Amino acid sequence: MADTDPLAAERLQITPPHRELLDQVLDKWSLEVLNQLCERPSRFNELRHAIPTVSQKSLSATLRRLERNGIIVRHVLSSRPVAVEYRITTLGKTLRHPVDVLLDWAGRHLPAIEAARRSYDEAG
Amino acid sequence: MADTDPLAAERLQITPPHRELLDQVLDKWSLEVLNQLCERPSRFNELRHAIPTVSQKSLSATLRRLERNGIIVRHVLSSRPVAVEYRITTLGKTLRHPVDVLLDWAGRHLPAIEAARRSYDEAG
DNA sequence: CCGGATCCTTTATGATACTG
DNA sequence: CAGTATCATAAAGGATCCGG
Repeated sequence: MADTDPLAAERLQITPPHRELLDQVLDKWSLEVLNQLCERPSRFNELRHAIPTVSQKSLSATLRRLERNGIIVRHVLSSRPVAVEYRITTLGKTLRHPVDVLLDWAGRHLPAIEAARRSYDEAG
Repeated sequence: MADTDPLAAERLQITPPHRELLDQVLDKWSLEVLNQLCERPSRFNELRHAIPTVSQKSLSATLRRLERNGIIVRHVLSSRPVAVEYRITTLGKTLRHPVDVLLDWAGRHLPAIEAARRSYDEAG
C-alpha cells in the first residue's frame, strides 16, 4: 500500500500554481530552448540560430522566464565584447524526463491522431 | 543497443506537427476536461460545473478540438430534451500517463521553483 | 439542455529601431 | 554581441444574446 508510490492511480490535481508552472515551462519556445541547452550551453545568438523561427523578443522573454524559474542560468563572460552564455541547471535537467515522455507519446500517437482529424474533417 | 528502446537518450525532436499536437492537447482547459472525463463521462453543463472558471465558449471550443483529435467522443443521447455526453477514448486514455508524469514533476519541484522565483525577484 | 454567433477586451507576437 | 523599447497587429478569451 505504499502511499509513497510515485504516480499512484489517484486523480490528477491541477492547482493554479501547477498550471502556471506548466505554462511557464512548456510553451513552444521554452521546449526549444531546453532542447538546445540540454545539448550544450549556448549564447544568445547561437540560440537564435538554432531556433530560426523565434523572434529576438520572444527569445529574450523566454530566457528571462526560464531563468526566473531556476530552469536555466545566465552566465556573463567578462570577455570583450560581452558574451553571455545560458546553461541548463540541475533543476532544469529534471524537466527532461517529463518532456521526453510527452514527446514519446506524441511521436507514438501522432499517426492515429492525424487519422482521427481526417475522419472528423471528412464527416463534416 | 536496443534501437527499440523507449526514450533512448537521443536528443528530443520537436517537429511542427508534434508541437501543434501538444498545443491542442495540453492547454489549460484540455487538461481540466481530461481530468474530469478520466473519472467519468460527463455532460456539457456537468463539465462547466466541474470547471467553474471556464466560459462556455472556451469549453465548447476545447471539446470540439479534443473530439477532432480523437481524444474524446461526443455521444448524443436521444432523450428528451437532448442530452450530450462526452467520454474519453482509448486514445485519450494514453494521454494520462504523460500528463501524470508532468504533474508529478510539477508537484515535486514547485517548491524549489517558487524559491528560485523569490530569489530572482529579490535580486532585481 | 446544448451550444453557435457576435461583440468587445485583453494578451501574445512580430517587425523595427536603438543602446551599453 | 546581447539585448530593451516602441509600435502595430493578430489571436485568445469572456460576456451576452439567441436558436435547435
